[in-house]
Amino acid sequence: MEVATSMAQQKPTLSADDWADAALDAMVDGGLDGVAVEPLARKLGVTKGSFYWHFANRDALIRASLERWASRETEQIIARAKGVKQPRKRIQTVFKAANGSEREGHLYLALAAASRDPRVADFVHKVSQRRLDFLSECYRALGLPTRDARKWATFAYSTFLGTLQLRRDNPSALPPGAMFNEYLRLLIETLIPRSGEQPPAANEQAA
Amino acid sequence: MEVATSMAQQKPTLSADDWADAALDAMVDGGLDGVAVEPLARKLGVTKGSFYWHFANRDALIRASLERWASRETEQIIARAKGVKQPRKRIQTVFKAANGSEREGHLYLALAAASRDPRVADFVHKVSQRRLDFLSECYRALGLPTRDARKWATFAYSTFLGTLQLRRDNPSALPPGAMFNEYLRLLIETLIPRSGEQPPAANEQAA
DNA sequence: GTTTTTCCGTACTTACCCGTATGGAAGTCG
DNA sequence: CGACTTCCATACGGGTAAGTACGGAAAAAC
Repeated sequence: MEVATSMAQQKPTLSADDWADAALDAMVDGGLDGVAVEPLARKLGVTKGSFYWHFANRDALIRASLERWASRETEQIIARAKGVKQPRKRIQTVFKAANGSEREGHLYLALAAASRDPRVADFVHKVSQRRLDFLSECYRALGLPTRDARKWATFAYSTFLGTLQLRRDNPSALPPGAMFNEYLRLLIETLIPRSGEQPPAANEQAA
Repeated sequence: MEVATSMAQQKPTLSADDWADAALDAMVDGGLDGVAVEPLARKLGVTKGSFYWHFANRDALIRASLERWASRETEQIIARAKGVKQPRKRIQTVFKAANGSEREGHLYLALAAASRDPRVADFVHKVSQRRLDFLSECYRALGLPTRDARKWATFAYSTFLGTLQLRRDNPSALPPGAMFNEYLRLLIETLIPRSGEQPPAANEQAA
């Protein structure tokens, strides 16, 4: 049934994935160092004995968690890509969706912060590369030459990352409530260049 | 004379500031958890005995380091502000300078990642707020109304933060070598709106 | 029903770090 | 020269987490 997640959910037995998810939760507000076997066991309502049956050691848990994270993160992008045909709308969708999931954002930032660890670095690099490639493709579909598409994608992605960070470290700096959407519109308007149209309020895309 | 920094610099005696600087170094590639008394002592070529003479405990060291960091970081902005009169040039200067100091950027990211700690949170918030205020002022000097100036400042600062992160986590994604300046120009052109001129290749906005 | 297999608890060892206690060397001042 | 301050080393106790060894209960397999 997979009732799933967080509190002592009195499951009959735990699976390796349960441990991996718990580890990812721990990363959100403890970074990589936050992933400790004994505290996780306490949070799951068991002891270390359970853990060392599912995993060889802490390193294996970390790798499994990262694997799980990376695959989930890439699937998400593909899922969104299929939805929207218009490249302009597609970019907008990505942006708004990216600003929606609070937890995923925090998790990404936590992992990125642990990038000094070579294990983490590989996965973070892979995910961010995947996202950038996807964005580049969107911009290319918009009619930009490959070179420019890459630049705009990098630009947009950087802004996205920065907004994420500001949201975490200084939420009061972002426009509150309803004004945030207005702010988002400014970002979108600015980050999606027009090839040579009229900028009244509508949008169209070149082939 | 302050020959200073890094390796076992055979100084006659250590000062509290030496410990604070070492702590900041440790934060760059270990986060807040990287600040441990005994490892720091080893790196400085002494023992804990030294540390606990200069500081009451680890917490005092962390606070002192953060204090040192925050003051240095705000001074930097003020120093740059005085240099350039033209608001447009001023923003450009800030951007280029901000992309110059590798270590400071990594340090900021490391501290921001530790923002869950209330001690760190206060300082990070203060520094980022200070920067945003400064940027807002620049945009206001550019002729934008306060409200729009804040939005653009937030936008620009987000992009800056994101670029910083990309630089750390996925350097290959950023345009290499000479092309990076070209990329920076795109950022600057886009992030500094023109009140009513002819944009060379892009966009305009309503008041 | 008994034997595995699954899953977890308990106990122990090792290792690292914080904090304290205490003493000692080198300079300073009378 | 002797007392006193400055700065650091050494030694110890306490805490927490990584692994390991082993044992046990409960379900699954036979």
